Amino acid sequence: MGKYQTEQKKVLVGFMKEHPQEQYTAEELSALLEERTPAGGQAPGKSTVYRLVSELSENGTLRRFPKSAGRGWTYQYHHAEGCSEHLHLKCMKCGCLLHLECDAGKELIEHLLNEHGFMIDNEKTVLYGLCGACRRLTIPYVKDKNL
Amino acid sequence: MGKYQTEQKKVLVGFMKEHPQEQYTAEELSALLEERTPAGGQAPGKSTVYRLVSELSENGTLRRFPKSAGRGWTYQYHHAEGCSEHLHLKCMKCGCLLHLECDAGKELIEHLLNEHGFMIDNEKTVLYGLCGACRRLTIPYVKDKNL
DNA sequence: TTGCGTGCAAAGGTTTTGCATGGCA
DNA sequence: TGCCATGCAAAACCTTTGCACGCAA
Repeated sequence: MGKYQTEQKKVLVGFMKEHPQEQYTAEELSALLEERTPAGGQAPGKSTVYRLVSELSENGTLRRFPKSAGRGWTYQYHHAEGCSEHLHLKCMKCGCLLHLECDAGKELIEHLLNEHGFMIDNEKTVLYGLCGACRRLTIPYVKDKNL
Repeated sequence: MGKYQTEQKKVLVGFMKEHPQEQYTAEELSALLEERTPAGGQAPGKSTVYRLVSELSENGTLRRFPKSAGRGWTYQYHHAEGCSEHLHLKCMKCGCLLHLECDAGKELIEHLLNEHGFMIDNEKTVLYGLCGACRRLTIPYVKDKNL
């Protein structure tokens, strides 16, 4: 698996690379590729999409997240380097993925290791919450409640 | 849902409470309750297990985690209080759940909010990695490789 | 007594798999 | 040319749902 560079794989990876902020389920991805691939292009079939997202998640091209509600997973293009060195923040509202490359993040990682003996896996760990932009949208409600 | 205190619910919650460090899928839980409930006890059927873990995860009695490999979810008893105030660490090997109630955790939470505008959701977030005990087991291998 | 919770079995949705064909190197 | 990847359809898998009955309050 993964030895050949097929047209279907190029189409899928190309699409994901063009939408690095978006996350899709295998099902959505299959449908999108089907409808968006220009005539003559070779959109992968559904089972191939499943096989590809699985392969690409393992080799690091994509990243897999549990769906915030319900069951299943979403996939997102994984473009950054050095991602095993820092923590990641994912907004539950807009889905954006932030790389926490500041000292505070590094300090926590070291603190966990030195003081708690816990070695964090940055590839697997995601901090969920609300990003600044999405949080601002909710502030009016908060204000009304005198909070 | 949740108005009556049925025998089946008591059995399920009782079992989970007795195994606060363990995590089970709905399927596993159903099988375990089936075989472990003493004769005369009322083990819930499979569909009831699904309904119960869903209800109990929503009201906070249980906590739901994405399975580390493959699809699906695992459930674990959620015994602590004030869990929305601190981060949690989960060992990917033994499955233990640690509550990070120290200052370093609090500082990161505040840092994220003040410097990055990101409001973390501590109920949803879990930091994955290896706990001290499990890490020690792997150290011999690390040493052999001169790391 | 009331109506919620349960169990069974069937339905539903998603993901995987077997096998023949087609394509990449 | 040889082997890998794909596509289709069927199978497998997991979870939810409909309905009639039993039990908690």
